[in-house]
Amino acid sequence: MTKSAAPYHHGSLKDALVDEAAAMIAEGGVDGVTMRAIGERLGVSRAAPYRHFPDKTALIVAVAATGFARLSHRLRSVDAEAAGASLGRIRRMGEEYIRFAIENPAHYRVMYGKEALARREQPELRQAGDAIFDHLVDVLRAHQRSGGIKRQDPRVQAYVAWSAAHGLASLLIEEQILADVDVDAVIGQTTNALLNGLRRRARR
Amino acid sequence: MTKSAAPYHHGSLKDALVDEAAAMIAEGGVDGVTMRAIGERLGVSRAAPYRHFPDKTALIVAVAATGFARLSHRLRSVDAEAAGASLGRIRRMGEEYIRFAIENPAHYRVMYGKEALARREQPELRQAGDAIFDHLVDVLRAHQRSGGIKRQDPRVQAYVAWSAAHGLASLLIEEQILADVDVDAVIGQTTNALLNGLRRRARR
DNA sequence: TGTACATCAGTGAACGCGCGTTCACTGATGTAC
DNA sequence: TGTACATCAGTGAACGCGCGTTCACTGATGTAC
Repeated sequence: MTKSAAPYHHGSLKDALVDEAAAMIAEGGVDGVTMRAIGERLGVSRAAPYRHFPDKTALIVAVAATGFARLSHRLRSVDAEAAGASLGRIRRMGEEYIRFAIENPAHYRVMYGKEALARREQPELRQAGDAIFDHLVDVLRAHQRSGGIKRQDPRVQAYVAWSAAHGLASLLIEEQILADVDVDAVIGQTTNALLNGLRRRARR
Repeated sequence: MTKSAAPYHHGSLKDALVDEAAAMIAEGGVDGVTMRAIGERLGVSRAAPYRHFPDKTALIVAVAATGFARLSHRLRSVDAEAAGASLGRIRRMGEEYIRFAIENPAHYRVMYGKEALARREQPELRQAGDAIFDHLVDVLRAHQRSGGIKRQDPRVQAYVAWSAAHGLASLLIEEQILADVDVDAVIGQTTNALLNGLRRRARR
């Protein structure tokens, strides 16, 4: 009863909608998000969300876009800390990607996972995804020049690395990895395997 | 006009429903499968599918179960060819898993991918998935004894290997890997990376 | 071999539900003068 | 500082659609005798 009679204007409904949509995705996937329920959960009418998003797809796109922004920010932080071309930088990128997914499962799902929209049809998201991938390719190319990893189509290497990180992120998020297993060991070894696959001296 | 006036009884509607459901999943995901459309596509009434499956979930479960049976069969074939404990056997298993996914994308999706059902709630599917995973663990355990790979919790190793294969399979199926890239190279290197992560002498 | 009957695989019309979305509206806010 | 007015964020009721599913039914098939 401390709230002073809900104000007519919410104040920051747009942001609240994106957060709530993410929470609902985490609970029941994109199908678990209904435009009716989301308004009501925020103490607002069913029609209110339409003041901020033209339709449901736009709302989900906003969740994905928020996710891409966060992931991109985190990967840039790794660059800032570990600039240069040490292999540790690649390991850090892989770990950061996986940890982002664990910490933001709903966002990850709509970005890359089981609830992902047809990204091809959402220029905003396609661009964000491409930027992250291209950055990885650039990092790998730099490491080829300055040593450490095999000279080879860096896009192939990027896909190999992405596969390992994405696969583990997906299994963790979808809870296919049993709780009694040492998750940090799996993460560490996955990034190791990923590095071993890139390393110049790895046997073929 | 060669068909002699559609017979009242379809003859093998149950199998046809499972195949058609898989085709529809490939086109538009599980949401693209409607009980109304599937009957009509097979030249049968909307209600006919209910003679063979109690509800839509049961039909999708049947698609997944068919997929598990096929994958299991393929992996057993690898065992038959490459029995014993050579590392090549593990590589072959990884490749076979990935190729199964590429060749049966709809099945893969409902087994492990973006359209997967809550497997925990479908004992039939959980058991089939567990059997495949347990087999991988057994193979890894055998390779630890007879040399070749590191002595370590084989379940951790299984998850690492599964992550790489699942990640690549997912990216390929969801068409996130661009067509102008050498897919076989990516597959080959992913399985290599996976092996390097397991191999006894790999640096840590 | 013929017949009665149980059983099974189909039909086609209808029901009811939940959802996204729209509409005419009202209350709050910001701003030009 | 007050006032008129445009604009924006909300309301609440309703619409229409597509879907899963059910129901009473009919045609085909298999089998006991």
